[in-house]
Amino acid sequence: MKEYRTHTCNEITLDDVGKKVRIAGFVETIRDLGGLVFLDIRDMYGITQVVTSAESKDVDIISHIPVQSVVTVLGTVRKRSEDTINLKLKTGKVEIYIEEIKILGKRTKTLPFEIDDNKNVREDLRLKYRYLDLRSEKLRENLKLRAKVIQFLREKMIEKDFLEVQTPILTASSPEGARDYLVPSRLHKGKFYALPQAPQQFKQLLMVAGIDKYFQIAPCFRDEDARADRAPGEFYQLDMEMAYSTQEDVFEVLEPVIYETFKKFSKKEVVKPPFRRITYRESMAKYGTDKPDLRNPLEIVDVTDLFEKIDLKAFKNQLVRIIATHDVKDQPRSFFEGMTDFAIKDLKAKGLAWLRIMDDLSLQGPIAKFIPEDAKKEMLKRTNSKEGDCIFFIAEHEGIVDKLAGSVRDELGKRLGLIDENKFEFCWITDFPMYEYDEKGKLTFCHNPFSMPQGGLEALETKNPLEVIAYQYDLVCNGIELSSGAVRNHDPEIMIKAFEIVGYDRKYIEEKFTAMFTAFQFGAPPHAGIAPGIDRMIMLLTDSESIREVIAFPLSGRAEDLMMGAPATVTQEQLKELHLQVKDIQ
RNA sequence: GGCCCGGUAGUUCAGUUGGUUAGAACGCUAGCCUGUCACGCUAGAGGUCGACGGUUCGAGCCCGUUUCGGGUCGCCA
Repeated sequence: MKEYRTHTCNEITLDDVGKKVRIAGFVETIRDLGGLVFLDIRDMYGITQVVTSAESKDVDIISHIPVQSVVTVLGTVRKRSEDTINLKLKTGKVEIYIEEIKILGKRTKTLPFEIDDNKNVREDLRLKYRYLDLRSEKLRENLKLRAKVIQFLREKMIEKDFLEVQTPILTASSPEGARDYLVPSRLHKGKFYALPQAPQQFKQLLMVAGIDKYFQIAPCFRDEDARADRAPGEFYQLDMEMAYSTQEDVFEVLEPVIYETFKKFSKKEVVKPPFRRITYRESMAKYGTDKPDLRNPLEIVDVTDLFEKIDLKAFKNQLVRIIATHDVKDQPRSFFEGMTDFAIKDLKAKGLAWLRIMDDLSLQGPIAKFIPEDAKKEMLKRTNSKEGDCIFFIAEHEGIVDKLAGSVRDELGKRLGLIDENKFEFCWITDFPMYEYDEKGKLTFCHNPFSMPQGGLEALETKNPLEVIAYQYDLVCNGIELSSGAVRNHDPEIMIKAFEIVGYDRKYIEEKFTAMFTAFQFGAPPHAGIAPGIDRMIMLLTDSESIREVIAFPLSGRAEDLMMGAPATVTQEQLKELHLQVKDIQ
């Protein structure tokens, strides 16, 4: 007989009746009926009920084992009588009559929270005792699903002849993008490694090396603040890059991988490839965002032109957008007022006007009297509206209006219950602009300095920089950005020009991107790639509210490891070795 | 860094207009109970109301400061 267990807690069946078995696990619950005591023993795989009775000398000890202690139970498998079968358990037709129970790890401390799947406990407490939190079924299942998804993705990529390559974790700081995590060097005084924000440059160098198709389940590190769908510190991407490939080639490779993954690991409806393609411009205009939730049927319509001649103070010299919601005539007044409240309080909008379309197609609402007949007709036409519908107005200046309209669209979708929760709607957002102005009015790269401008060198030389479009694309699912990718710029001449436009010369590129710039001068295949976020995929698949639910040991919202106590101070000796001095610590 | 919300028992929360001894549920402890599986029943323990200061005869409640947590914006090539 094995010392700890002969079976797991999910595999004993009627076939084992009469056998002497040993199982091990956590004591989940104890039900003491007085002389008859049931224990649920749980391990990674399931739950088995064990039982003892007054005939056992240990019955009193057994009924007082602290729950969540670790035990091993030796006993005989018994069939349960018909009326005591538990259909909820795979092992519900049997139980083990305890011959011997040994406590392998006694719980001596009070549990900081109850371990169940009702996640109403403060998150910082759960994170501090993450190993206890992970004992819950939900998180355990999330980890299992994560493992399966990663295995599946890996198999799919290998099937498609991609080569998995590990790239360094200790590398050089890169001037573009997010804040780096820095690692001081001991051997090189005053110098630092950086953790990679993504294996971007390495994968491009692999292309130069002749590795046609590369992939990696890659850890990425960014020192930026967290969001519900953004883990602070570190996260994983299915990073990939393909030589001799266009944007379409990338879509063709990734679409079936994503589709099959979501199909296989979720019961929800998954929109079939080819996924819808929406240009950045169209997405901003119609949905007010570059990551639209297409489950929401509402669309934003521009009516600025109609209001140029209308004397309505709030709309004067503003861009005007409308969103038509259909069949809302039964909504109470509080719905409309609630939306206005939301716009003013949460969005800091100046207001949110609305008009109800009555049965005789007359308008009713705060601004109805300002709308002339022809403007009304045109609005109804553009939004395809009819009686019973309602039109919401967003009037703001450029730069804000799209975003605001997008938020109103989201909120309307939510409040009107227009979002189909049982669906995954994918789309590609394409044709991102190459350049934009930053908050100081300086021209910068909009997304990624390594992207190929559409039209190549000629476009850079002849077009207004703001008009230049990059081969840059995002994969979006249900309003979440799953992935960002691009056709890369592999031509040193075009690179120089691209950087020149934002005010950097050849020397800057040579210094900051030495390896890549040099490498491209040895002959680089054209290449393109993308990197879907694995945590986000699993978050979608598990319907999790927070990305932290799908990571074994996540950092807190403020990027702390509350369990291990990181970040932490280090000894003076360690600092000295690293040639560091910490100042102004209270 | 800005804005919003919150901190009351081990956990999740309630706490009226500022007024006697701060409550509930779950958990915990003890007892009863031989077919439970969210077992049931009875009893009990458990509180620096985040901290500091102020107003008041009197503060969990009002005011100020501070701290911690959550969300959001900035940020995230």
